[in-house]
Amino acid sequence: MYSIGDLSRRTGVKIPTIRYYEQMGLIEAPERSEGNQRRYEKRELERLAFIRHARDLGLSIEAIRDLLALSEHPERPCGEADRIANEHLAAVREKIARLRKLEGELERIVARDGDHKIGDCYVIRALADHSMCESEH
Amino acid sequence: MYSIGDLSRRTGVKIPTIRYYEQMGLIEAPERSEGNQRRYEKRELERLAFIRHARDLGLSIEAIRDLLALSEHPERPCGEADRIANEHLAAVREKIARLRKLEGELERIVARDGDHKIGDCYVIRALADHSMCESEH
DNA sequence: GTAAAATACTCTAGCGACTATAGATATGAG
DNA sequence: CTCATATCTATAGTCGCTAGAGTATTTTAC
Repeated sequence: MYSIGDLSRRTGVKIPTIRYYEQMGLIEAPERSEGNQRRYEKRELERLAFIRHARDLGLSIEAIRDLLALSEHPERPCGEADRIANEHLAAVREKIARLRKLEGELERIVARDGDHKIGDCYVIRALADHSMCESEH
Repeated sequence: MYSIGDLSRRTGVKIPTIRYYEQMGLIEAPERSEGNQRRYEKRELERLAFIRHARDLGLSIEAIRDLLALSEHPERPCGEADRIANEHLAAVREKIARLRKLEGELERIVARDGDHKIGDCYVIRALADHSMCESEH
């Protein structure tokens, strides 16, 4: 039996976050002690570790809910789980691509600034004038 | 004189977002028509374009407020604007680095899944067991 | 056995940067 | 003048937590 604090220490998920996941239906409401405190079994520990890992990988609460539901039906085909993971991978790749463009713009802006006055500041001018950009964004 | 809709069409910033920027103090409260509707000058159009551009580049409202304040004092040295741009560049680079790691993990997870049942699904198992990961995250 | 310290409880509000809705009013074209 | 479209304010919702207040319980030390 673990208290919410034990669970938090062992999974690295903060206490209010655990309660939040309960509210969101990612984990079931656990048993309570006589004094109304949450008491967890090992099962919940593993489930929470799964959630933590998936969140670290950037999956949404929604996606995690789906994956958890799937994992409770081991006899069904796993194409759906694949689909969720693949979709997420695509989203991550797109984010990277967009950030690389921004990186490029910012590099150009930063690179050429010397030691002069605002009125003549490349940072300010570059931000004000979109047409100075090299790529679309 | 532009209506808020004109401004929106010309800058690509949605109408409620323009009003939100006004609330946040990024743009001044404009004149009003007899019937209390917002009427903008060209100045506001340019300012909004600046804001839009900076947001696209991922700058926070806070940072943009700073830059706008700076741009209103052209006599001051521009080291401050430089600093903001540089800080932001560092943040973007860090974001990219983290996403690349996630991409790697997700690729590994997705790659090896064939056509089988949830009970034997790599996606699910990999998420449940952090030790299957190659790098820290 | 009791007091103090640590932990947990619920409830509410806040973050950032919007987005959506409802219900009322204004504007512009025909 | 009518009617469609545009705009107004105010409020609440989004996501995924996080923080705080005020109260209650559990654990530890003596």
